[in-house]
Amino acid sequence: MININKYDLLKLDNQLCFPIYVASKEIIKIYKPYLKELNLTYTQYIVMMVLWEEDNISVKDIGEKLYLDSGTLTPVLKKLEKLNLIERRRSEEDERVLIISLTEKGKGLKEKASEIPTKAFCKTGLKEEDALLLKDKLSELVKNLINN
Amino acid sequence: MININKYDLLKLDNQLCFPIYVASKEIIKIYKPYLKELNLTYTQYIVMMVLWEEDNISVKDIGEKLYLDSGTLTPVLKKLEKLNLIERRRSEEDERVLIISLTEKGKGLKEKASEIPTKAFCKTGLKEEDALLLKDKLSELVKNLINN
DNA sequence: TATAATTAGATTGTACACAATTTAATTAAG
DNA sequence: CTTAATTAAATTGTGTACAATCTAATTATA
Repeated sequence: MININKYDLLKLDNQLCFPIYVASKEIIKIYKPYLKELNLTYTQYIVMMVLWEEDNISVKDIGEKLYLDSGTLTPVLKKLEKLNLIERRRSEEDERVLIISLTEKGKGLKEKASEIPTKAFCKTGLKEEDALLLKDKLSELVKNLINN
Repeated sequence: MININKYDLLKLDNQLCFPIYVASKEIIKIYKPYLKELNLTYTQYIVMMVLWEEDNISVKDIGEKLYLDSGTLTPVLKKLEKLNLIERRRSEEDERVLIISLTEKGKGLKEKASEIPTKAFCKTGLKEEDALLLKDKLSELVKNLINN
């Protein structure tokens, strides 16, 4: 495609970042009604997903998996603790490390949550192959973005 | 691919939403150093992009283009006003409507901003065709998500 | 034409997201 | 062994995002 003038690339329609940004916000909205049934926000949900996969994990490790820092995680984890879904205790080997573990209530929530991915995916209106393509391309993009 | 158990879909690696969410945050980080030179945040930048394409536009119209509501836009626009990049005045035909227009300073910023898209795109490490594919698939996804 | 309904923004409250700084604990180096 | 450097979380401050509500203006309707 030929570029008419130097300002064309500034148009919203020619951006890659903007549709990613919008898609992120709008797909998270799809989750909201389902997450509301679990009394979780999306951020709280992905923290719980990490813990359902690997319990007794440090804040640092959660942050590395979710690309979030302690400034975001600390209040989210305190909220989840208040909801009795997790417990926070210092590691005995290294007092700097905070270990997060699921309570029985937190473990129990996994059952109800297991229905969410399918329900949410249906709402996207995507064919499975398109979703896989998108997922792979975006994961590749993230990898590029992280390595600067 | 065969699904081993009902919890597999809950794994972070099997999500579509999560890589979109991460990609959104990480690609916006790519813009940060460039936007910092203009003293703009990403949200302020996309508002300016709208105005560079169409000046003298209402808050409602900006919101429809950016998928943002007044709760988000009002403080952003007040900030841009304080930076002397835009002016806010009520429409004379309809006092409910707030018309946003660029100041000379705001118009002038377009020149410097015009270099950002290319610089940012280089950082993604994507081939142009992959970027176009991603953009189209994501725009389609957004369309699906909006129509519920 | 008076009242109801709608509309555009503003406001309030909650929850991230992240840069920058701080604190406490641990490890490394001289 | 002592000091310096590093590390893990927490804290602080700024800036979104958005639901819910409010206010004022406009339009529709009985």
